[in-house]
This record gives sequence, C-alpha cells and structure tokens, in this order.
Amino acid sequence: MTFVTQDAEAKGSLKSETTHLDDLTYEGVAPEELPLFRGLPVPRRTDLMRHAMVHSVSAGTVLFEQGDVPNFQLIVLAGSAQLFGRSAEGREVLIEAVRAPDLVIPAAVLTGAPYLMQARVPEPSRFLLIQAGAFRAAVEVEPLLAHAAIGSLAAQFRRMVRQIKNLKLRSSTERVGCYLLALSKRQGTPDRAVLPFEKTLIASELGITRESFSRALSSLGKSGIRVDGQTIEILDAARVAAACAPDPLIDGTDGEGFAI
Amino acid sequence: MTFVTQDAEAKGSLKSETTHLDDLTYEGVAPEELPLFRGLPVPRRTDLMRHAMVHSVSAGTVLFEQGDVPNFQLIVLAGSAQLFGRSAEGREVLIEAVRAPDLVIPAAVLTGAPYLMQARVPEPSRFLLIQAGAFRAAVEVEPLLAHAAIGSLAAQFRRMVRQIKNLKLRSSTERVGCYLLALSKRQGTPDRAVLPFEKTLIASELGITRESFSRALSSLGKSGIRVDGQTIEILDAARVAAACAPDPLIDGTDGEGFAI
DNA sequence: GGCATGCCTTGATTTGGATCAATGCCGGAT
DNA sequence: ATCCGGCATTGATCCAAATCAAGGCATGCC
Repeated sequence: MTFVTQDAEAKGSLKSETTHLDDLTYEGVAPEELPLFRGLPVPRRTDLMRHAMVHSVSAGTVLFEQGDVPNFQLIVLAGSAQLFGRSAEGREVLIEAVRAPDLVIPAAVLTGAPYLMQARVPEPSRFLLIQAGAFRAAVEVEPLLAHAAIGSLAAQFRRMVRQIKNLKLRSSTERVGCYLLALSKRQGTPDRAVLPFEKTLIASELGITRESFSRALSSLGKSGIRVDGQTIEILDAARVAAACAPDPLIDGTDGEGFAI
Repeated sequence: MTFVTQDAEAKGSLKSETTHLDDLTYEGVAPEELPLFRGLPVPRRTDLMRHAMVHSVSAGTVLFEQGDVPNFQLIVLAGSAQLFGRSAEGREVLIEAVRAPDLVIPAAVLTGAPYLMQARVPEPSRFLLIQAGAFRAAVEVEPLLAHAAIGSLAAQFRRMVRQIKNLKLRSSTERVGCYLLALSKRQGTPDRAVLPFEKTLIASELGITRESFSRALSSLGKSGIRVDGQTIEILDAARVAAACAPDPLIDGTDGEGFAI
C-alpha cells in the first residue's frame, strides 16, 4: 500500500515529493526546531529520525482514508491537513483542521486503531512521517515525547468536546455568528474575519448545508455584519454577540500550553 | 472551595463519605488493583497515594462544574460519572458517561485548563482522587502513568469523534436505531437492549428532544423493535440495520486496548 | 386511599433547516 | 474574447424535528 495517495481531482501540475532528512531545504518548521525534538537525548533523536522522513505534498493529496490502520505518525511541519468524516452513502463533512505544528490524530496512531476520519491536504504542506511502531515505542520510554503526545491529545479532545456542545446546544445561526466572532478574534482583527476555506466546507464543519450557511450570513446582516466574498466585516460585534451568545467554554481556544 | 458538592436535588437520606486509604473496605476496583498502579515502582506509588484519597459519593452528587479549574484527577473505581454540557440559557445535554475503571477528563487535569463539562454521579459510586499537581508531576516522570493517560485520552478522543460523525451524518431516527444496536451488542443480548438511563437523558445524548426520541422508537417499531419500558426487544436486527445503516467507524467501541 | 410528582407518550402545530431548482459570478483554459 | 466548471446566492417548497399541549402511568408520600 501507499501511505500517501494523490487525489484523483488534484491537478497534474502539482506533485508530491519525498525528501530524506539529509537533503532538506527548510521552510516553515524544521523537524529539529520542534520542541518535541529539541529536548530529546541525541541518541533517541537520531534513532527516531532513522524511522522518519519528511514529505512535501500538494493540495488535494489524500494522506489516509478512514478505516486505514495507521502506518505513520504524521506531524504537520508546514501547511495543514483537513479531517473528514464520511457516511456510508458518501456524504462527507469536515470535522477538524489540523494546523502546523501539530500531530495528525495521535489517538489512532498510539492505539493502533483504524482512523475514524479521512485526511486531506488543502494546500501545499510538509509533513514529518514517523513509523507508527517506532513512534509508539519512543513515546513509551521518552517522557518528553509522552508529554507532547499528551498535550496534543488533550487539546484535540477538548476541541471535539467544544464542537459537540456547539452542535447540541446552539442553532445554526448562532453557530455561524459565534464562528465569525471566534475567527476574527483568532485573526486579531476585531472588525473583520476572513474565511479560511470555502463556505461549503465551513458549513459542513458547522453541521449545516451551504445554503443554510449563506442564509445565516445574510440574516446576521441585520445584526451588524457585512459579507464580501471570503471576508466578513463585523460592524457591530456587540450586536452579533447579543444574537449568538458566544461562550468561552465553546468558542474559546486553549492557549498553546503545550507546543509540539 | 469544596471539590465535591452535594446536589441540591439529592435526597437527604443519601450521603457521601470520604475514606483514607488505610481504612478502606474494597468493593469494585481497589486502587491497588488498577494496572495503573500495579506496575508502579513502590516509592512512586506510595508518594502518589499520599496525595490521594478514595471518595464514595451518592447519586446526584456534582463532582465539578463546567468552568472549574481541576483540583484532582478523578478516577472512577466503581459506578460512573456523567458529563454534561450546559448552554448559557441553562439547557443541559449529556455528552458522555464515564464508567469504571477510567479517568474523568484527564484532558482538563493534565493541561490545567477549565473543565468544559459538568460531572454528575447518577448512581452511588467510588472515586480515587489524586491531587492535580501531583498527578501531573507523576505522569511527567513515570512512563507507565503516561501510557495509561495516553490510552484514556485517546479512547475518549475517539468517542468524541464518533459522536460528532453521528450528529453530523445521520438523521435522528438513524441515531436512535444505531444506538439500540450498539447497546444490545455491548450488553451481549442481540435480541434485546436495556436502556442504561432515562429516555430524556439518552435523547439529549443523541442530540434530540425526548419527544423525538419517543417517536423515533415507535417509528422503528415498523422495522422490528418492540418497546417495553426501559427494555427494547429487537425482533429483527437485520431490518433495523437496513433502516439505520450502522457503521463500525461510528458505532463501534475500541476494544479495551489500554486498561486503566 | 387519594394526591402529588416525575417521566413518558401521543397529538397538533410550528418552524428551522434541508432539498430542489434557477441563476449569478469568477477564474482558468482555449 | 468565449466557454466552461466550480462555488455561491436566492427563491420556492418540503420535511424532519422542535415546540406546545394534553393525558397516561407509574411511584412515593400524606
């Protein structure tokens, strides 16, 4: 089997490329810069690296399918990965986006259980791949690695809990409004939010259809937002907040307590 | 502050009781029987135990509120805890039930971040409480503890992912049908499922109202189930499955790979 | 017994969001 | 420029599930 497959829809001009650790040109995060490896005893690090490689992949690449048994722990060095859930009938929804630097679903790799989600790459990205067995073994014996894994697992768990609360406790318009407020905060622009990907995708992340997302946006127009393509002007954050009841225990992001 | 508060609704005849480790009468799991501690170097274990106690609590007890900063890592020795999400307006939904033996939201304790959920005890239960700081420190340095924490975190993460897929990809009737099938399988009775708690609570776990849950049950009557109070007879599992499209990547439970 | 109280069911109605369908818009290819 | 395919909006309609409302059926208490 191939551990990374080119998506059928991907344009032919883009290609993925594997690099061994020796002949890297670093962009974004270099593996050695990761706190994960900085603190590692040198022999352990070189041992791990012998079971690792860096892989640059193009937009559209499928990293793995749901149901696959993990062969590698993927670490996002640059770019991001999107995790999708798919139903039997083929409907597909975005569950999470994993941004550099982070581990891609350590929960599956560390338990050796089949992936519950498919991973795709929405933009040219670079990953460190560590063979699953070697990674598990290293985490077993190396407290620093265990610490990093725990931090990543915990943060991802909490994101899932937030999402469940969002889905169960709020209406679709509230979800959209709170999403915009959280986004503008994360981007450091209180009066504006730029959507990170296509509206259809965001809609599926929020558990609604693209049409409902569109309507929610226009209905929030009455509460002080203005839509212009991918950027949303937030004219009256207070009114939006009043309409959507944002809640730090749902919309917040834990500070980067643990860094990978 | 008190780390455990008696629920206002709890009947006065029930009481909670704290026990020091010396004068325990063991029922269910004893702390020393946990694989978690069995393998621990003795000095480490005694050190941990000095920051720990066993607490027996009655039904209705609130273990902590959402927003609280964790003071203890709670470990369910006997019984269970239910985790609730609450909206600003006070609507409350069941997010997960944690059954012995397991850790209660290690994600919050290990990151020191505020709980995203409230924990309540639906039945008389026994918990081991380890002071959060001591627990974190022990996990840092003790690979066996780290391993157990990782196993618990990973399993809990995966349950949340399954739940999100369930909510986003299925209709309410499908969720109910698949819930029953999974339940009967878990209980080892292919032709019957006994609901583990009130229907209202299960409905909130499945993201629907109690009325919709009731209607879903009766509409599944046409697919071969029969409702009798808390027990559901499954007359024709195949027809139910056909109607609800169960999926191991949603309804499955990971085998107990990691034991606490 | 009689009467609350809590939980569940069932029916009537409303409504939020999905679905179906048409059109608009933009960027890329030719 | 023109055509095209993918994405987004908007409108019309439908439908699933929520809400509102009324009883039913236990259980426990006085």
